Amino acid sequence: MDLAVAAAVRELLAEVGYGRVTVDAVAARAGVGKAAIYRRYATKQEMLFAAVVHDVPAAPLPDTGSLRGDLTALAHVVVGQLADPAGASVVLNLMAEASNNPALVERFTPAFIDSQRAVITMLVERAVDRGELAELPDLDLLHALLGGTALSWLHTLRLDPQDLPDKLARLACTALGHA
Amino acid sequence: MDLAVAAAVRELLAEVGYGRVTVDAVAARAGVGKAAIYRRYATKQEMLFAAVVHDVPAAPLPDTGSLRGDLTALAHVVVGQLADPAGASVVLNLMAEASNNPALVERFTPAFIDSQRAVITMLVERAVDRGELAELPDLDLLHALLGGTALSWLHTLRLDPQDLPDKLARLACTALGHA
Amino acid sequence: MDLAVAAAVRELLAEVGYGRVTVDAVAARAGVGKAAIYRRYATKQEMLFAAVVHDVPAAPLPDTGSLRGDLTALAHVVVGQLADPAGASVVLNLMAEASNNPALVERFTPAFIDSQRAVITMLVERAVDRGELAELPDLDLLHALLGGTALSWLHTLRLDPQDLPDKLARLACTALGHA
Amino acid sequence: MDLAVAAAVRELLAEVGYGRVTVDAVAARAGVGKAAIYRRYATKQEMLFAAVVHDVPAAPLPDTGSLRGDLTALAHVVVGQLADPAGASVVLNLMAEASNNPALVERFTPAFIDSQRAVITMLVERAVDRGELAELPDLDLLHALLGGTALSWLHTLRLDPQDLPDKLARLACTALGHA
DNA sequence: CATTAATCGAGACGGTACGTCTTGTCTTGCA
DNA sequence: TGCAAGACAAGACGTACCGTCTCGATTAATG
Repeated sequence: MDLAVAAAVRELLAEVGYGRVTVDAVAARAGVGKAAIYRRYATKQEMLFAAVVHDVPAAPLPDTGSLRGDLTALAHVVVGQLADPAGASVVLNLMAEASNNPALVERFTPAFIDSQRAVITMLVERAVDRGELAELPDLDLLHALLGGTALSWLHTLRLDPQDLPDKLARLACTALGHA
Repeated sequence: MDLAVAAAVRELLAEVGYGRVTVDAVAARAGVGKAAIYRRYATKQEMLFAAVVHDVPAAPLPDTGSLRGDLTALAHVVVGQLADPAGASVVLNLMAEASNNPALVERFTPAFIDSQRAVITMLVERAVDRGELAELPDLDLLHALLGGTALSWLHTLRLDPQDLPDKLARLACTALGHA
Repeated sequence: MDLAVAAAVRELLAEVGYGRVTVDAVAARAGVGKAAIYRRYATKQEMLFAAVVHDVPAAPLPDTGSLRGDLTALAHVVVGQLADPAGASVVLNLMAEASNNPALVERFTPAFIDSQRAVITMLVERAVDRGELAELPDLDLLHALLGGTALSWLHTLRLDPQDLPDKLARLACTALGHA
Repeated sequence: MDLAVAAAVRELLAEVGYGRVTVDAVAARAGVGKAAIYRRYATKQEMLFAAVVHDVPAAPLPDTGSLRGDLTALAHVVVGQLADPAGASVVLNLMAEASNNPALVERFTPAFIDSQRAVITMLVERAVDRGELAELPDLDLLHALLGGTALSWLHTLRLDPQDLPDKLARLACTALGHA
């Protein structure tokens, strides 16, 4: 049931975009009554969130052997996710709604933020082990730098995603004081 | 009358939050007919944008005498704007809506993005003139770095804005290859 | 507008029956928003009532020259209205709802009951003038007798309406003590 | 368990009125699963009908020794049943629903109509035996007259039930051509 | 100064989605 | 096995809001 709903949500997001997704349409597509949806999710937003967030733990990053390589790989993933219009739209809309609805944040954080942070932590710890970094840097700042800069580049400035991953990786390296 | 509308918008944003602002409520609060609003703004979003953005070009950045000082001053302004819940909410919601409605971008870019970019350009040009920078860096990346990292820090990670401006300025300096 | 709604209601009553009439369907059929309907009528029932009651003042009864003739004519009208399934359904449903919702009664009475009563009053007054009746009988009882007996015959006992008008007229005459 | 359901129905009818009675509420109140209710009654209406009608055959009419006396006694019973708001509401609502759903009629007729008719038949047969009536009158018309006139008096015209039984008995006597 | 034209506040309108509710069926888990 | 508890699909309800529109009344500009 939850699976049918989540699938319907993702299909509709891809087909019509965040603003046009309708609870009725989701219910119809999933072959489900609206009541069943509202029994699980208090609002449309929670439903969207749950459907989108459920399959985040996508690709574990490989160890490329260097900090620069790892950062480039990570940047590709981040940019890839945010450059996809549907995914980005959901992220942006949920951020926007979270800015008014603190309750959403509680659910956002563990599923989204923490898993991202774990990846970043692992990545810099590997660099420390390799001796590429003298000490652990400010992880929050690195986290914000990677995600925020990509977001802004793609969706505020609306620039070309083409060589953004490389720029981002170089930027992060420089910021970490790494040659 | 634009003033009454803008005032009403800002009051309502503060009172009920972005998602609860209604064109009817704005019209009633401003003592204005809805038609008058739609004569000026094509959509609710444009109205909100205009009302919130109208006084952005308020503070022209002073020349502090050093790149680091200028960046710190700029970071304080950026963080100040984004840390305000109402303003940030509007920015986030407009970004979200823009992600589904490219037409919105056309209207917002000149007023918002271009004026920000002008400030950044001026700032680095001063640094080049001073000899602090050897050449003009990637302005887009710097732009995305400053706005995006602040946005992400404050509204994705929801961390403390306290020493963010200093962190941001240091980050930008390092990224520019400046001591 | 009200006319379009009333027409749509009557069409749908005829097509699908009272229980299947939907506010959405009425709105769609009338080319009208649901809000417009709910601006006029607090509930679906009020809308149905208004649509059905609006054209009651149909046929003024002719003077046939005798009490018996007048009563027969009236009985034909009454039976004719109640034998029509759609009309009867509305009357029955509104009676049923009125039995739980006294507010409906307030609106029912003037439009429906009083106009019926006026006809009956006129009819017996003519009979008194003619000398067919010695004095004014109990009008309420005559009213209840004509409407109620027809209703019960047709919709409780579900008998043939064929010679009901004549039976009714004879019954009423006898009850009035008229040869 | 039928008793618990019937009791719950009657309580709820008294508390909230026909329109607000819910199968879920009945089940909960009766401490019974909904499935158990639908195993016995095909629809909510049948359940209501069964619960309300179950104790109708309560009072067998006594032989008062005269047609007029018998009719008065019967009229008291009829008026008593219809004057009770809850009972009347159910009768009216079931009539209304039956007018759209002929299938309901099949179920209700034997239990309701036929038992009433048996009483009336017995009553006039006694009158014939006594010599008060020369021949058997139109039983259907008498049936419709008694029930319908009472219904209309109480629930269409909404008049006082006070002396209705006497009026009804006198009316029926006159209609039967009995002094 | 008078007349026309534009603009205003007010608010009804068509449309659309929301979240709630109820019905009658189907499932689960306890006795 | 049989029942209570309650999840489920379907679909109507009444509400809220958007963006368009019609209305008089008031103002502005013009002849």
